[in-house]
Amino acid sequence: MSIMEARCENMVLNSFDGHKFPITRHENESSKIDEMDFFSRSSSGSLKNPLSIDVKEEEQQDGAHQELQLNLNVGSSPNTTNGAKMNVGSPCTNNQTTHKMAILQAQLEKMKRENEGLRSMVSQVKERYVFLQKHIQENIISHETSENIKMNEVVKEDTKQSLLFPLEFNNLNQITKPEVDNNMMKIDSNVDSPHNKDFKFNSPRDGDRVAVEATMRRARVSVRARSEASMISDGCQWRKYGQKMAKGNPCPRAYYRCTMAVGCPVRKQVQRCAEDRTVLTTTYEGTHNHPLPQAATAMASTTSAAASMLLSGSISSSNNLNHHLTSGSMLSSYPPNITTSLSSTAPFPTITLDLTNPSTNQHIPQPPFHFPFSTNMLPNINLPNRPLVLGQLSSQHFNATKFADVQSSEQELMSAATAAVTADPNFMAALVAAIGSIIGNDQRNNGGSKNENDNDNMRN
DNA sequence: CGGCTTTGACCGGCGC
DNA sequence: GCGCCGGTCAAAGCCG
Repeated sequence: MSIMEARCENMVLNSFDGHKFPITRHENESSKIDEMDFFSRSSSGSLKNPLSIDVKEEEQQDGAHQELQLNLNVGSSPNTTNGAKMNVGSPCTNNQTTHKMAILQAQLEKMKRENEGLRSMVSQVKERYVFLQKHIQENIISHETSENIKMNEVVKEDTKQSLLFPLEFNNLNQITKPEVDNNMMKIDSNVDSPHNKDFKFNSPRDGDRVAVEATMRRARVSVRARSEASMISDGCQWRKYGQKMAKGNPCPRAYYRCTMAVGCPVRKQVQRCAEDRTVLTTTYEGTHNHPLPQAATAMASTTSAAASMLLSGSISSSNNLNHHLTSGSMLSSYPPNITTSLSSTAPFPTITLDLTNPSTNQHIPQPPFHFPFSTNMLPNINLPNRPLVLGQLSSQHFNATKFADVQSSEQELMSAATAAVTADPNFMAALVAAIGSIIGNDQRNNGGSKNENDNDNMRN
């Protein structure tokens, strides 16, 4: 019987810096430690007792019952030997006790090292996350600038075709123009609303821009999916604010606005297809101004990316579009034959992602419709033994089939890492995006990618 | 009682 | 200028 098999119903490790690592095990599974909370901080962590272990061990040896009670209080008790206090039941010998102490200390050292490794891992991931976020923002700013330059040229050439890069799609979770709720709309003209078409920017330097944006058209992303439900579940919270009968379609069109945050500008229209009532067309407009739940990030990033590409002019063909959309979005978990189309007849630039393609139906969950990423995907991540850096992630770290082969200690680390990751929604969102990107790259690599350079750019 | 849905009215864009 | 149409508002009603 090893030390870890000792009876330790609720063992708690208190590290030197106040971390508290509760260790529990499931019933009928005495040889496993199932949960090790390496990341949660104990508010009641005492500096006087930075590390303590209470272990009771029952051992049957040569017919004699032995009970070992170890009360290890490192650096706290004057009765400690090498920082440990022991109450060992007779007839356990001193040699046996010393031996068990040594094993215990070795285990503690091992846990400490693993703890340090994990914390270093998390800190590196977070640093990388911040770096990537900054990098994305910089790219978006430069992208917008170049788009504005391009637009000025377009406006000079043909003032009638003034298509400006809409502010809504500049960045996911980024507010780029004043957002107000319905009540504020009445008193604030800085709103892009049909009733406030003459909205003004605070800076007088924006006068030219206002003139151009007066004719600005907003981009939309339309998603076609088969669903019996009245609305596909995309992870966001919506409130219906209107319903109209649209021309040429006997099915009414419903209007929803996002209610996850006050003043969120995102709206969507839901309408059944006239030709096929099982097809639900959901049209999204705008970008959320609030953190999204994990279930919503895939959809939001996809629609945002699609709209950005649509408006930036980086999409020159449907194939190119498909490639872009399957590179780093929710669609990356689908085969790359999802059909997309651009509409020039719609009142706004609209991109349609058609998930009803018969060849892809087998991959699309049947109603109620859900998008691919969910929390139960994360435990299948095989954490590497070395520090994790998002930019270095590859598919081998996420091979679910290899997961069954990992050792129990790795599973314990997995549980701890999962707990830490799921604790931070922003971190989770970034991780999900990264995983989506990786899976997409992996699928294309397996299926034969046409544009490796683009993939490299995405990774960079 | 607060939040949501329903639904008729209203507004602005656009084509004729 | 007029009518059509898409989109939104807001009062009323519903629901948990």
